[in-house]
Amino acid sequence: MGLKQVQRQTGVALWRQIADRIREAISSGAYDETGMVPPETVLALQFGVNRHTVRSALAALAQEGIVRAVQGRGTLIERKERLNFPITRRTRFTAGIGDQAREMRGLLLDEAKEEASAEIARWLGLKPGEQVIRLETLRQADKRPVSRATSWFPAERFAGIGEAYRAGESITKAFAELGLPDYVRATTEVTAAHASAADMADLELTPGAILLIAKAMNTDLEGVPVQYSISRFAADRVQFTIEN
Amino acid sequence: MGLKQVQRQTGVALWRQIADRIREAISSGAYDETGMVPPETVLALQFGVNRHTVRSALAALAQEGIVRAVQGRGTLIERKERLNFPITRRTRFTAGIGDQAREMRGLLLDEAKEEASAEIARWLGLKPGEQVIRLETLRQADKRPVSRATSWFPAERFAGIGEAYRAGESITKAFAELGLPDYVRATTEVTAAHASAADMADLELTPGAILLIAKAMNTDLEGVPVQYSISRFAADRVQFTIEN
DNA sequence: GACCATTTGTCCGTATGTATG
DNA sequence: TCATACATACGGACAAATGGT
Repeated sequence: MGLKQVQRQTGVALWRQIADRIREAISSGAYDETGMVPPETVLALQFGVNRHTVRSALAALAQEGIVRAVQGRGTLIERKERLNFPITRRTRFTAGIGDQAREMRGLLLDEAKEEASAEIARWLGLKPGEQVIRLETLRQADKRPVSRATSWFPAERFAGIGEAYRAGESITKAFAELGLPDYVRATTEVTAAHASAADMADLELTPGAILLIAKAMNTDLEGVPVQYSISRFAADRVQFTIEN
Repeated sequence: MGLKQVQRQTGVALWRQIADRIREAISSGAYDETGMVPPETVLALQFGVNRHTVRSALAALAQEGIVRAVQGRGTLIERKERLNFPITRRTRFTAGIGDQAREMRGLLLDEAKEEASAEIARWLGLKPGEQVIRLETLRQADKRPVSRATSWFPAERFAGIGEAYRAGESITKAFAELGLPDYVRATTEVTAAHASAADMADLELTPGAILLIAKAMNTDLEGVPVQYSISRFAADRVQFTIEN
């Protein structure tokens, strides 16, 4: 253990590689016994780098609010949660969290009526060019940003969904408000990618950060598509679970 | 579009950020019309950097075999596939690929008999310390590495599974060989993270590359756990699909 | 209080990598 | 290819804070 875990001259600074590994180790529970990160000198030895380089990594993690350094004592772990999102036929953002967070919120960032692109039309079972409503939303757990989603809805059937979402702060409540009491998740596609500059800002991420991307289609109980969405989750804050 | 897509002084070199974005643009089909990447000067303008910096990014992509620069013509796209893996109750690596690739192979890198850790024992329904067999495998599609997996099996029930896997090049065939004709996927946990140095080497990735990680548990038809595995997929080569 | 080992914080200088023009 | 500016990484030395004896 602890040999050549990081690589040089690859376009990714050593301190960033080390920060990513320590963040992973924290969220995987590697330091649960002490609640602290090992001393800088120990980490430097483990990663085969200078202590200064480790300090840069820890400074970045402190900036993210994950650790807090205390002179004379060590570097304490402040946060280590990773929210679990079950992906099932009844997937709901808020309910899925359950008791993992106290306060769940969905904020409406933007709303627009537009013509469906070929891809959106295909997913919603519309003809390209038909009107759809697009919602840009930000979801938070205990005031911490968790995901940025772009959702499309058939405009005719769900007129006013933006206002309903803003009021209820959830898709489920907005649907209910518009006369759709229940819906189901039909398909989900999962990929991963680097965060765009815009998503980095909204999700309070740093460059090099990873997104888990879920492209999802929901239907009503008759199987008619009601929503297509592309959700970008901060990968170090969540995991998906699929139960078969 | 095209403004401030990359950030400075973040521990990730601009040329690497740009290489990552172009790689994703290619695999998402953004340049399908021409089959080429835009000219270096155009990219430099789009990303707001010097042409030298774009050249560094394209050189890295050429090194990966994704693009090929031709003097006087431009930079041609050599490869852009993204394999789809359905995650269902009957998830199988080889069959899941279907017609997306011609040749599917599973290579056995290492085999070991060891005592189950607390986590492995929990997943396999064993007592910690009971014997398990661990297989390290590399899966390829058309000779291109797709995923690195670490799998654990109850040692008593599946003695000799390493040899069976080496011969059949698939878990399904190895199970059949050992008298288990059928099995089902019980749960799958999906996360994303940066690649370790070892996975980078096996999957022919570059630093900063992203892994889609699937922790999966398979059972026999009676619901008895037969396999727990942690598979790391090159995120820019695959996507997962969940059908509900 | 004094003393100690441990750990983080700060400063110096130097070499190399990254990015621009 | 050259020159320039800044970020990254290293090595060493010492200061400051903490928790113990």
